Amino acid sequence: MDDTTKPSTPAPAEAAPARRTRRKNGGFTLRDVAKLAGVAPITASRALNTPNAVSEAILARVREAVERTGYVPNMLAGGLASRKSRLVAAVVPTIAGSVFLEMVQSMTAALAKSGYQLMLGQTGYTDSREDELLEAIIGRRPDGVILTGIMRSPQGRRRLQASGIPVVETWDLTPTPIDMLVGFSHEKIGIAVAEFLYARGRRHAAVISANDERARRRNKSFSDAAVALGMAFPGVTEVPSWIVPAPTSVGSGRSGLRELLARDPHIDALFCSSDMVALGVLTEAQATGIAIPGRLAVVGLGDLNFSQDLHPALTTVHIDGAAIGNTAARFIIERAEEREVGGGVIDIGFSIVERAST
Amino acid sequence: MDDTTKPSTPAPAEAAPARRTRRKNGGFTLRDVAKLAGVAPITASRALNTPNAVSEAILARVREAVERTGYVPNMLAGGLASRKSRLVAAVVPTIAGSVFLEMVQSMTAALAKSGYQLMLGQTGYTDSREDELLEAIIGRRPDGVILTGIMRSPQGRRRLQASGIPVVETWDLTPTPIDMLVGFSHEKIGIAVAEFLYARGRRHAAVISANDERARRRNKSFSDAAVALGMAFPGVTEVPSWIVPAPTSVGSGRSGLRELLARDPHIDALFCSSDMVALGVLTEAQATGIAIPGRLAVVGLGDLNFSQDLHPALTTVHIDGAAIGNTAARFIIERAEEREVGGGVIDIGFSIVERAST
DNA sequence: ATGAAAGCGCTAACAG
DNA sequence: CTGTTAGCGCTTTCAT
Repeated sequence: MDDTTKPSTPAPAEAAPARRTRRKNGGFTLRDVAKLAGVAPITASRALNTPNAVSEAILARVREAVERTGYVPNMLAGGLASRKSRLVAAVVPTIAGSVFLEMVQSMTAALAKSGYQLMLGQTGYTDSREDELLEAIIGRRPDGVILTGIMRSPQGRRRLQASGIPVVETWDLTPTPIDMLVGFSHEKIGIAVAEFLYARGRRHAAVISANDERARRRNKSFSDAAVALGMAFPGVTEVPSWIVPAPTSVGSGRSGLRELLARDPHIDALFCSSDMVALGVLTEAQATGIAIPGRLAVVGLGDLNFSQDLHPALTTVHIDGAAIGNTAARFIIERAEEREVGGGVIDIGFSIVERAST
Repeated sequence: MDDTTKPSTPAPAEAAPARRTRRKNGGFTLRDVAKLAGVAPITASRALNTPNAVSEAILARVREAVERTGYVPNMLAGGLASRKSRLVAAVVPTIAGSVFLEMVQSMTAALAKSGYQLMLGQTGYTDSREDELLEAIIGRRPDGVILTGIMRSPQGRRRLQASGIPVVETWDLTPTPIDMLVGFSHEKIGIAVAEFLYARGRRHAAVISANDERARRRNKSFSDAAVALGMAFPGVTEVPSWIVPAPTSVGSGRSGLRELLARDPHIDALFCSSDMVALGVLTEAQATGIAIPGRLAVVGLGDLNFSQDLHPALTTVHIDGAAIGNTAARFIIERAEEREVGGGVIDIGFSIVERAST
């Protein structure tokens, strides 16, 4: 093309050697903006990133140049140079189950507010995908990784630790977190629900639950506590349970209720591993004329949006997904801004919201 | 440590001048791997990206070096150099409503399978956030942007177009897409549902709906069709409607039913703008003894996971969110791999799934 | 099949 | 407050 359109670099004395050239993107770069504003690239960079470090006059000129060109900073380049990608990865088993929705939602929002973008990864409840996902994530050099649940695979733990990326594990507690942690005790939930039902006069507890690891621990402690309280037949060491594949569904709640009641008609209390399952139980009960809470008390988990509006309104274990998301996001951001290097292990707790279904 | 593990750069003859040094990340780079394998960095790069272009022997050595170092490629750097970030942005109003879940889920999965990562952005139904979100997204130089709905703001359209990033608009149709499109006609849905209800003998239709733009168009065509079919009182030009804020909820379905029935007890058919609302209607009906479908027919939208398992099972407009997600992902990937530059406008359609609620 | 050189677009470090 | 210089870690282009 012609060599006049684009002001060339300080004219070289010798004839320009046929230097290998690389096709440009076509888009404007910081250099273009700087040239337009009549400043050095770094000054334009400062005008955009640390406006206070730049004089009013220059600030205005740079801003105008940005306006006129429609320049959008290339954060890949910026991230490479500054080692801050402003990307945060979130790993969820799946978003289909609804339980993690609020967390993802609030995380996304909290991160966006501080200029971070969320990358979403799904493992699909099978740990096999977890490792390649981890590699894909680390390759993007995010400023933080937020895990749903704790990282069990030693390989995964090592990789994450070696990467030096701040990590927040969530939705569970462990004495040996990789790094930071925002969770709650599934064991305590099991016990609390058992005691809750016992206190309301229930004596034959059962469980419908997904088969993931956290649910198993919840069930175990629920069952143990229930048995200890005498909510099972003498000699029986375990409460009846119906295990369904994750993610849980309304359908599995319906079939679960049928199964359990067929197996043991005396059951008068049911702990469901999610509100979706509980909705299924409520539905099946209504369809088959089982009185709730009259004959059967139902407790869910998650306190999803709809739970308070069901009929009967669902008693459930409230987990503050939004708080988990916000806190995890805050932890990552604080690390990234180097305001705080400290720990960050929070038991966010839970509460049983008593409503009409018990 | 020992200084043999990390071969230093060819010992400079002169004493190293105190050159300004930039702290390194600490992690291994492709250079380290290449050095360990005894090849040039570009060869190591080829071994990892285009294994076929490299001899067996070298391939093995590079792989071993990767193994020993735990090297993870820096995709930010790679993206900067190659102009392929392998990042795809998805913009959703919110994931809380459940309606877009399946789409996001399948998108994430489809992208991951091809080595792409999803960045999630939420606008929150208020277009105000849309513009800054767009800037944040474009700044990351994604290989594609998937929009929920069509981009209405002319500013946004211009920005996207100027960026040159492949765009897929979804969940709607328009004669003037920015680029690619995977959607369906909301107008047709409205008409189809009206005719469906009419064919089943219903003569007094009403609507409970969110107030977003797509829902409004659906309602308009539903109402028009219903009026044309004589499903409204003579002289009335519009079917009764109850508008609730997005995202829709079970609670708003319950109150909506109460309101509408109080206003007009003759209503015998209800079109809900989401299955969540429909669940609310079913719940309220059950709580107050309104027979469904006896006295009232209910149609939802979305065919969420639970809809088939409700009691009565919910008749609803099935939207294949998974197909939308997969197709959109495929479109972007095809563009990125330069296999196809062609259009890509697909009407994915919808279907009414008849179940017990009508 | 392998390598050397030259950037991608930006910012950290060091001067003035 | 502004600029110069030297990379960040990778891949493109060109040469062998």
